[in-house]
Amino acid sequence: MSSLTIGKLAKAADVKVPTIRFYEQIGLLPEPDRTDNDRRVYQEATVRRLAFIKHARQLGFPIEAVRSLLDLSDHPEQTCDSANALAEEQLASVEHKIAQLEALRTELKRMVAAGCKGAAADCQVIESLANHDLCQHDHGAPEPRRSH
Amino acid sequence: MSSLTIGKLAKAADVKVPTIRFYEQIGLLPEPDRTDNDRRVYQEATVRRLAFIKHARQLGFPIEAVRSLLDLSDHPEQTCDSANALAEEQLASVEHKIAQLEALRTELKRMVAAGCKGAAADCQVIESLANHDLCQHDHGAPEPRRSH
DNA sequence: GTGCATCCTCTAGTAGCTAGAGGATCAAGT
DNA sequence: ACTTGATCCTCTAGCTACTAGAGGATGCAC
Repeated sequence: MSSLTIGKLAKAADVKVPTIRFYEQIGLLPEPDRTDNDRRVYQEATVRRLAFIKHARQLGFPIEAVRSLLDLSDHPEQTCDSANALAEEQLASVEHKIAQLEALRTELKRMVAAGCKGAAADCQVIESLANHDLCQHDHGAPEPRRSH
Repeated sequence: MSSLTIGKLAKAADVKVPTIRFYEQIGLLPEPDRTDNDRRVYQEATVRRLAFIKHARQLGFPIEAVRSLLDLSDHPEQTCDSANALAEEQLASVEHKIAQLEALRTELKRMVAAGCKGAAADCQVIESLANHDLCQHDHGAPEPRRSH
């Protein structure tokens, strides 16, 4: 039976080391055994658990949902109604976000297409921002934050 | 010339009061005059500035981009190249997010459709999370966080 | 005058990590 | 044996963009 350092585990599940410690801290991962020198020692099974978490997070499930899903995974005799509910909720959330972002895209495209050459005084981008009435569609508050 | 309390300004621009103080703190809004009792006093023009900020934020521009856009709006004699660049950048960011979310949607739909009636042991939602190989498409890390 | 709304400042909390300080220990190469 | 670099430890702070709350001082209407 092989055991892993935190670094190996991180590589095996393609997750950063501090993230593992963080998951332990919030109770998504159990506290592992330690060596004489306080280093964490993991079993192979933890790779699967961590991969499960990672996958759920990639799909956008919030941590608390992941916690519930893990709990179901740990107790397969329970009914999976809540897993279905969580998945449906997440799907609805994603579709909602897509709809919002598509409205934003429309608006941004219009701004970019109008463009302007020259002074900001005549800039349609600036003008669009100043004058919400120019918007063709409603665009509510999205989830900000750029990926860059 | 009418002047406004922070509460009136908040209502006029449909923004919460603490948000205004926050924008002042980070320098998006200038420090207003104060009454004898230290209460903020705003001019009508601030409503437009705040609406500009709100609109830009709704379109997903990060604060630092808003700062640049405001700066351009304040100095209309400058060229608006950077406004165009920011808008294009934001458009690209939005399109990127849409693409990611559509991949997630596909995956989640598959999970939900497979569903399951009964025990978590046979739940396709749980199984999908445990086994990434079941995914039909790549879905990278999205921007998580549920709206609700 | 009484009570509620609004204002003030300051601090902490939200989500989900990520980065860094400061220090100990391990593993490989010479 | 020694050195060097990688890895480990804990703890704290930072990121985004606000939001909520404590604790207290006014303002405004009846």
